[in-house]
Amino acid sequence: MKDSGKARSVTVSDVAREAKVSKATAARVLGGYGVFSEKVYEKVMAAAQALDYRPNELARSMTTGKSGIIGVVVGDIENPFFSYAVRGISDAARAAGLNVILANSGEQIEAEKSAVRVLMGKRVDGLIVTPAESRDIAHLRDIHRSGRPLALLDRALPDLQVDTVTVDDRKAAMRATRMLTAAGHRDIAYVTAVDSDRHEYRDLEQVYTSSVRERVEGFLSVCREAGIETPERLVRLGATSPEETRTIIQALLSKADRPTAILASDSLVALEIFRHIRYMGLHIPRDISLITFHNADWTSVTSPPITVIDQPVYALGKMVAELLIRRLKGEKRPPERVVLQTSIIERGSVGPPPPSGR
Amino acid sequence: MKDSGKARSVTVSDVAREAKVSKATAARVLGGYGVFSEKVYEKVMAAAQALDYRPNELARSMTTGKSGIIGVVVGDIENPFFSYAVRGISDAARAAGLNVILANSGEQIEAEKSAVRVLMGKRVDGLIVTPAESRDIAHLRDIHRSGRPLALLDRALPDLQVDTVTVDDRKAAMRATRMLTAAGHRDIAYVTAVDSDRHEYRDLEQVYTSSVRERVEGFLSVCREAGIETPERLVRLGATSPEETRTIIQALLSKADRPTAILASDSLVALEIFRHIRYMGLHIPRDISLITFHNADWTSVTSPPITVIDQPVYALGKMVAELLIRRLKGEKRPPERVVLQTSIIERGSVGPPPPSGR
DNA sequence: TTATATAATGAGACCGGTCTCATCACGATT
DNA sequence: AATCGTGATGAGACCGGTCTCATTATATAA
Repeated sequence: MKDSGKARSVTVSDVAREAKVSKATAARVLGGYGVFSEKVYEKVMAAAQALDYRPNELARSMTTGKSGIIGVVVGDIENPFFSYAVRGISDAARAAGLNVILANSGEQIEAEKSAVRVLMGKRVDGLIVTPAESRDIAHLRDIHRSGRPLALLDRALPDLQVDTVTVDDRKAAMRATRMLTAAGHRDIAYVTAVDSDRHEYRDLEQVYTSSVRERVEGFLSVCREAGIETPERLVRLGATSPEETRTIIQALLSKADRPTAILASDSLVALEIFRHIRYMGLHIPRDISLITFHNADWTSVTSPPITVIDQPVYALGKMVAELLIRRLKGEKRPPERVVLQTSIIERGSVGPPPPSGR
Repeated sequence: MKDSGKARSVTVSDVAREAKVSKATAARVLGGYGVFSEKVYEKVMAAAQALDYRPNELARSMTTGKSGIIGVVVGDIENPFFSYAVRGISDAARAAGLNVILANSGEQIEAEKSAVRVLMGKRVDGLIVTPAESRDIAHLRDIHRSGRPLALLDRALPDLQVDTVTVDDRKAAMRATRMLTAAGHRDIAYVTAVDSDRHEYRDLEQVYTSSVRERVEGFLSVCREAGIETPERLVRLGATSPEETRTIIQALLSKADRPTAILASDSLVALEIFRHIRYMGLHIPRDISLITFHNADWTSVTSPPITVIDQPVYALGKMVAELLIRRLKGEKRPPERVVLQTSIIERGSVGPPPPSGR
């Protein structure tokens, strides 16, 4: 217990001195670069062992310019959608010997900017972002301009030519909506979590998130195709928290022309909707039908189980990470836009609308 | 488009040159330390603005020795228990101006060691770990010895005197078990996710995770107190994945003396159990009762909703982070061991055992 | 044997910040 | 007028690695 106190860390120089070689030589051995003889290798390694040398990755990063870290900015880790995706990213990163540093934007553009600034300051090798908005993307342009690879997860940015992995949101929304119109529904609500000042929907100009936009477009087009008039009257934005969602769903279900079916944009929204439907004493699918995006755990164990749009979330994360990693390994190629396919898992939450007049 | 290519970043020296002051002075202004005149401040800031200077946090970290990052090693982010806790940690970290770098151990001791090594190499300011084992903790001792604060989340290590935040696992297990014995159950299974070579339980020596150990102890003591013989015959370890859990639950439910109640150690385990019970056509709580640790989203929306042990997960994360942060801000005090209280949320999954003979 | 290529090593600059210390100017003190 | 204290600034070392380049030793070719 004599080496109490300081604990200043052992450096290359210390090892070099111990091994009686130059700092440069010791560095070569310890850093595993350049050439050196067998004999020197042995000596240096023995010294390193004896002194319990641990490389300072920070110093290493500073000279090389690479940190071995990829930065990830997501909307909210609490949302299982993102935690699965992050898992996919982490796995891909670990496989490539990289680490992940995670930041939450809370879907707030300012928080996103700040997170990006911090991560860039830390000289992450690349960034994966789920952009909260498509309007204000100067900070993302900067990343790209500074030469670090950027990849987009789940949401595309028309104006930004970078690797992007999304799902076929429009098609998914269309299929789900068609399933509902085919069952006879004419009053279908679409509830989504995009940040918005008001819950009512006016037009697409209001929506700054590509995935949401595509879904709304898909939803509306199928509705119109089925001859439903002003389907946008039942589109609701701003379900960003349980409280907001509750407010929305409450208003929606107490309307005179209450919708007979609801399409939810994620499992968190769907859970609140499910709760409220139950709370009102309504029965799924007899009184109201429900489909949600994201095959969350719980959707299969409710009564009835929920029909969902199954997004390959893990693959989404893994693929965007792999794209990014390949690029920062030096691969030169034009930006890729990968669109993964979704599927619908039919369970028990869709039925015909209740007899008219309710 | 003339500044194509390189994009070498702007440094303090560049700003200094532009502002016609010395590097030291520019550094003082940009770093916000030392003293400088109003006039110089203006000049430097203007130059920084013009050149679009962004500090290199890496270089800054190297000299100061602080990285502004706290490392977090958890078992599995996919488990909502951990993702909530991580959210608590992130929030506390951001409030203190720190970042979080996340690593998954997958509850594997070797992965945990590797993660710790990497994070230490990156010179994180402090670490929060959910130790996978209590036997092999040399790597954790090293952290502590190297002078960086370490804090433990959810699991205590008797031999390691560091800040630790856990929940009252023993008491929680006891209360849940008592609820089951009070309802008349005599054959109660406890299914937990600790890593183990075999699923059968022999003795406590087999369990290297404090939280699991406490729960098992609590469970067994209440069983014995209720006069149940060899309650350990229904303790099952190793439910570390859906597949493993399925194997365990399948074996358990097809036994001749099938348990009439099950206590699950986390929501992932409980979900598989719930599924299997339903798959076998059994009815909760008529045929079998179920209680689980962790008030996961889905537990309130099943039919029947599940009675759960509610752990203050977010607070757990937040508190352990705050403890760590206070310490790395220089606070001197003996290691603290905080034990947060749990509560039981009674819902509909507990009933009397089915008439004997089944 | 001498010239030349090649492998191994050492010296020291460098990355981009922080920080110590010396210097200088200027107003206050005696 | 000489001394002192103080605020502002500059020069340069330093953190712990990497990397370039020069030097030396050894092997191969002429």
